[in-house]
Amino acid sequence: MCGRFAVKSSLEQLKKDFGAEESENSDLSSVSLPSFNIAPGSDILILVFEGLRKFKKAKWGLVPSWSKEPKTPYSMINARAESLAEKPSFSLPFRKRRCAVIADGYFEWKKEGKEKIPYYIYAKNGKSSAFAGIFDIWSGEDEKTIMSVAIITIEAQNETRFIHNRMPAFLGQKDIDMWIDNSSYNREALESVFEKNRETTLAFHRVTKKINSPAFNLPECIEPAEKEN
DNA sequence: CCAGACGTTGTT
DNA sequence: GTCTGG
DNA sequence: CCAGACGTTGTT
DNA sequence: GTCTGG
Repeated sequence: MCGRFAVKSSLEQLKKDFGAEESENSDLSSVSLPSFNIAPGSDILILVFEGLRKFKKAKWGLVPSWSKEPKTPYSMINARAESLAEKPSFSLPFRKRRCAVIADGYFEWKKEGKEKIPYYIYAKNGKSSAFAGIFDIWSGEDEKTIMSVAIITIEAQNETRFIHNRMPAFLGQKDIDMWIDNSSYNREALESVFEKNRETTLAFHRVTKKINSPAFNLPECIEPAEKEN
């Protein structure tokens, strides 16, 4: 799965890397960048297509538009690729509200008995990367609206399966435009993105347990670390 | 038809 | 155990 | 995802 | 909104 991730570039750098501008109707001031330890519930940076590539913010943890309250008892931080088209909460976002979640890599905890060992896993090829995401927009009474997002997960590659059996779906630069273009919906073409993840070369290493606390947010989060006690 | 749920992960 | 906050 | 808190009443 | 269960 993917319950924590990192973005190591500044907003200015990301604008260049992705050829995107800030959306006029999204306030990015609550999105912290770079951020080496991003937890569910945070405001994160997503890339959408509105004629041009635009950056917007979204709360990580999907809140469907029909929710009574702008939260779910158990936040939907991930969405299984295999069930995107079928699940009521995901089908509409999958057809009309796809986005890219700006991310360099993610954290995963490998369980060894009672111990949990954190790893950082990232795409080795390419500079900046992103995950496939779906978003939704929740509207309350007043003017309040909340844009929220879920990260799509797929089977983990063989190389990382020993850590965990699920991983986020990476979007190569070539896949991004097709994925975020919500003017058309071609299920097979979209799902081919998940297959291509077989070719994404991943690298990984152990990191410090300090990342367990979301409050620890320094470059050290994604640096290789030795065994700890 | 209406009412009620709508999720992932891991663990048992 | 279970929920909230980060 | 993990870490950390979790409650009422009355009195100061 | 959309699907499932009764």
